[in-house]
Amino acid sequence: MDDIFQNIGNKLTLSQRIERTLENAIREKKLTVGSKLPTEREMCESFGVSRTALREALRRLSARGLVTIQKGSGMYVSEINIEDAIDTLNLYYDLKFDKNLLSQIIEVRYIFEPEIAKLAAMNRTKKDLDILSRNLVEFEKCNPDNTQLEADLDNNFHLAITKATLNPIVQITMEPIFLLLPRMRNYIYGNIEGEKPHTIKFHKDLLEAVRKQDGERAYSIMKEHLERTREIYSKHMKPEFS
Amino acid sequence: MDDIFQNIGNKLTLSQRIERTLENAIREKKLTVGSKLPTEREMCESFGVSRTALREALRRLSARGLVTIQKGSGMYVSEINIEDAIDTLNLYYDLKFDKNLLSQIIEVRYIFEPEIAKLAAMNRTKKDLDILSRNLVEFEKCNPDNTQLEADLDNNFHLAITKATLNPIVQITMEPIFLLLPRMRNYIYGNIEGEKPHTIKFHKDLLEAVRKQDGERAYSIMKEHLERTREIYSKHMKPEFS
DNA sequence: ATATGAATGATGTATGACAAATTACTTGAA
DNA sequence: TTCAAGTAATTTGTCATACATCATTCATAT
Repeated sequence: MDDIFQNIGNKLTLSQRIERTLENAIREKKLTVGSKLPTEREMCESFGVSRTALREALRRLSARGLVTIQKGSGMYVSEINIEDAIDTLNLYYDLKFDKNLLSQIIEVRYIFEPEIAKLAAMNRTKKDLDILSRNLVEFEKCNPDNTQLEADLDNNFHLAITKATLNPIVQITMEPIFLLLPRMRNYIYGNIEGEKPHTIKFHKDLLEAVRKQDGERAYSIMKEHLERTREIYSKHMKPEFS
Repeated sequence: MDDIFQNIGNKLTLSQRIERTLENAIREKKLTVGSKLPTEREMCESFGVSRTALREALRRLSARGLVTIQKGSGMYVSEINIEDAIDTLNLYYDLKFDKNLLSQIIEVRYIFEPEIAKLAAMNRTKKDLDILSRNLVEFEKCNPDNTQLEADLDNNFHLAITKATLNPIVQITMEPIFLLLPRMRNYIYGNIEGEKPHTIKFHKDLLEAVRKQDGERAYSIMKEHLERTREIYSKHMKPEFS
C-alpha cells in the first residue's frame, strides 16, 4: 500500500496548468482551428493569473504548433500541420545521429520503398504524375557540376513518390529520412561518376510504371535501383564508415 | 526587378533568436546532453537580454523537449526521447483524426511489417527469441476476458519483432503506429470472437521462422496474417467509420 | 476616392520585487 | 568525529508596471 504516498510531488507550475487547460480546449475542439483567442489581458482576467504566467503557457503552445502568435494582431488556434510532427522526428534523428545511421537508412529504404512505389502506382493522382514529370525534366537538364541540385532533385523524386501513396502516415515516416540524406553527403564521397544516366533511366521507367498504375513493375524497378544504390554506397563509403 | 523590395519583413523576435541560438548549440553538441545550463541571470548577461525574453525562449525549448527545467535547481539539456516525437505525432493524429486514419494504419502495417519480419528473422539475437517466447507464453495463458491485456500482448509481440531487426529507424518508425492502435480500439468492435487461436498459431509460426532465421517464411506468414486482419477489420468496423 | 498619417489596441521586451523550491552550509548534539 | 536538523544562499516561478514595436482602424487632406 505504498501508493498512498505516491503522486503528490508532481505539482505542475501555474503556467503548465494554463497550458494544459488551453491544450485540452483545443483537443476537444472547444476552440476551433483558425479562431482568434481572447487578448492577453482578457485571458489573464478570466484565468486570474498574471501576464507572465499566461504568456509562458502560450509560448509553449506556440512552440508545439498549437497556436500561432502574431505581434500586433493577436493569437490564433493554428491548424497543426504535418511539418510540426515531422520537425520533431527530425530533431530526434539529428540528436541520435551516429555513424551507423547511414547504413540503417539505406536498409530502411531498401525494404520500405519498393512497397511504397507499388502503393503509389495504385493510388497516384494526375497531379502526382505532373509533379513527377516536371521533376524528371528538371533533372535531365540540370548541370552535372551542380551535384547539390542534382541530389536534391533526386530526393524530391522519391519524396513525390511517397506523397503519391496518398497515405499521410507513409509520408510522415519517410520524410524525415529523406531530409537526413543531404546531411549525409558529407560522409559519402561525392556523386558517383557515370551514375546520372542510370538514375535518369530509373526515374523514367518508374514514372512510366506509376503512370500505367502497374504496381508490381514499380515495385521491382524500385527494388532493383535500391539494390544498386546499396552496392555503390558500400563500395564508395568513406573508410571511417565501413 | 521586384525582388529588391521582397523579404524584409520576416524579422524574428528576440526570444525566437535566443531559442534558435540555444537549439543550434544543442544540435551541434556544443551543449551536451545532461549538462546544466548557466543560470538565467548569467545567460541574460551574456546574451545581453532581459529575463523575460530569455525565459520565453527557454519555455519554448522545454515544450519541445530539448531542455528540462527544475524549479529551484536549474535548467538542463535533456536527452530528447522518442516519446517527445510520438507525443507530437499523437497530437497531430488527434486533431487530424478522421475515418481514414484506421485504414491508413492498416495499410502501412500491411506493406511494411512483412519486410520487417523478414529482416528480423535475419538479424535477431538470442535475446530477441527469449522476449518473443515469453510473450507467447503470457499470451496463451492470458484470460480471454481481459481483452485489454490480450491486445497489449499482441502489440508487444509485433513491437518485439520490430526491435529484432536491430535497426533503430525501423523501430522509431513503427513504434508510434503501435502506440496509436490502443486508441483506435474505441472505434472498432471489441475483440473478434474466435480469433485468439488463430493469433496464437500465427505467433508460434512466426516465432519458429524467426528462430530458424528463415526470412522468406517470416515474410509470408506476416503477410498472410495482416491480410486476414485487414479483412476482419473491414468487416467489423463501426458503421460511422465505414 | 485614394492615400497619408494619427490614434488605438495588440503582442514583445525590460525591470524590479517577492514566492517557492532546491541546494549548500552551518551548527548542535550524541 | 559523525550525523542530523535547521538555516542561509541560490535558482526558478509569478506578479506588477512601464514602455517598445507592430498591426489595424479611422480620420483627414489632397
